[in-house]
Amino acid sequence: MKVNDRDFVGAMGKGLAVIEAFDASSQRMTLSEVARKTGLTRPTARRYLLSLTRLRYAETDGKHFWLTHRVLRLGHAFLSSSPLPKSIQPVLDQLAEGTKEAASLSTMDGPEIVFLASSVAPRMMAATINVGLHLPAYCTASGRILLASLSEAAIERLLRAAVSRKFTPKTRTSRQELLKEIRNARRNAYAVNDEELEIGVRSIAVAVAVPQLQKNFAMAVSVHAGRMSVTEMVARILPKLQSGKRSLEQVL
Amino acid sequence: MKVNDRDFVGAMGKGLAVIEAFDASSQRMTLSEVARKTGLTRPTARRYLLSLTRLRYAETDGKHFWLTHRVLRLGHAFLSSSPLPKSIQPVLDQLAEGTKEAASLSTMDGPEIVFLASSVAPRMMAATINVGLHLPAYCTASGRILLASLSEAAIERLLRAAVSRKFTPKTRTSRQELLKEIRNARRNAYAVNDEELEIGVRSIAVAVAVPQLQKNFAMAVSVHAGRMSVTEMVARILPKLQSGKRSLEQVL
DNA sequence: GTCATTTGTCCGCATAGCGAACAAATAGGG
DNA sequence: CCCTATTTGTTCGCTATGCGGACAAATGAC
Repeated sequence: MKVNDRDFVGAMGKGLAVIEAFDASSQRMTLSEVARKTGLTRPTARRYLLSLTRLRYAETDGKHFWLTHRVLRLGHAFLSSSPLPKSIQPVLDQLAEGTKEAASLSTMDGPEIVFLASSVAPRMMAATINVGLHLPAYCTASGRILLASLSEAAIERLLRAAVSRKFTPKTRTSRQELLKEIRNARRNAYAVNDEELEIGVRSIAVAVAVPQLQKNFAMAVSVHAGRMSVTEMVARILPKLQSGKRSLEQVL
Repeated sequence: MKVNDRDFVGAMGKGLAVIEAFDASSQRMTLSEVARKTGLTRPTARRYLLSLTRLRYAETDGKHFWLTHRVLRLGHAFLSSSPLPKSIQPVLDQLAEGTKEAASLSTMDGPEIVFLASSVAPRMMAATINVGLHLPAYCTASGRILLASLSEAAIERLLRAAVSRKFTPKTRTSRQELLKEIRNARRNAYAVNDEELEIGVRSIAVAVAVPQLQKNFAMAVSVHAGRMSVTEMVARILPKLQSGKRSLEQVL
């Protein structure tokens, strides 16, 4: 496959950036807001917004623009074309059912993790883990167990790439502390997150290697902090995660 | 807002079409396959695939291309920017828990329905309803209750637009039968689907109007056919759907 | 009401990306 | 196994596309 510099369509990246500009804090935006958020010029942002609107991926009232459910077709294209999310679902469901908590599968995407699948036991007032959600790796259990599988150099690079935001008073942000957490994770073969992302939520994660995809995944359970301590979480959840991991590696 | 024909970026539609070309039956494709499936010329398909690869939305082994989890960012942009999926989730969870079956929310997209949110009670070997999944309206309970809210002319048009495929021996496909089902749905304020999409799955749906969005939605529960008859489904599930509908309309 | 600032639109020009044409790879037939 | 037919992948000249500077309209400040 010979790839030439002329074989790139710049428009694609711009259009996708415009879609990604929308999030919980920017549900409806004027073209100027989109331009600012994406770094595009105003005329450019305008053209892309109008194009998305024409294609029914967005709607407008003449002033503000917002995404439509048609955008879901895109995510669905991945979910239905990728074998992993499908085979993992029963395992996560069982895990969620067995623990009465929220189970998820995620993987590394730059310095962040992405959720590929999740299952919540309906009893919890679920801190809904949305498929496609990106979170910083450094302050999540899943992120730490994924980082633990990388070389020291790669870890350094990714920790530096992420701005270490203090989401809660308990968030670890110093390079020292984070490296220690990651080394612990590597030694124990599990990682934890104790209310570092959100007060009231603790998580525990193990790694799942998928040789066919040459990629690592993290399987995690998030628990309501009021329901168990970190020690209890390790004692009660970890064995279930490990057996889930075994049944998953069986399937794959 | 003045919209000029020059304000459209053709590249956007092509790029998005390339992403949407991937699905369960086409997980990995050569550029020629993508060209055929999208109707683009081969050089064009190539440029878009290479661009997507460069942007990390796709990967390639030099011959085949496939999507990466990065495209989930797009769907997530909608899910996190749209208030509806978030406020509906607890209602669906409660419905799934109360019935021990699968609950979903969907809306009309052309002659199809799209799932915006879902919740499965982990006990069922869930016919996983993926968010973003599109199904023909004519052979789903949700689709029929949504069609029922339209004018006769609009219904005619949408039924004609959809190719009436016989998914199972029980699938209703004639215009006559379908119109009858839809009129029944309108009169009863609920619609059913009795193994017409998949043997072993029955569903029941009610409509939820959201005036702020000027749009109708369908809330449905799908049950394992072995667990209840259509009559039982109406008797046992419909009241729960109706109360879910009330609590949803409260929230909105 | 006037001016300053921000937001939205137009249009001439450069170039990005189109596809006809060519080349390489694969399949089929004797 | 070689030769041919067909399919798949790549190049490159030309032109339509889409860029952004410049202008206009709207909003806000005083």
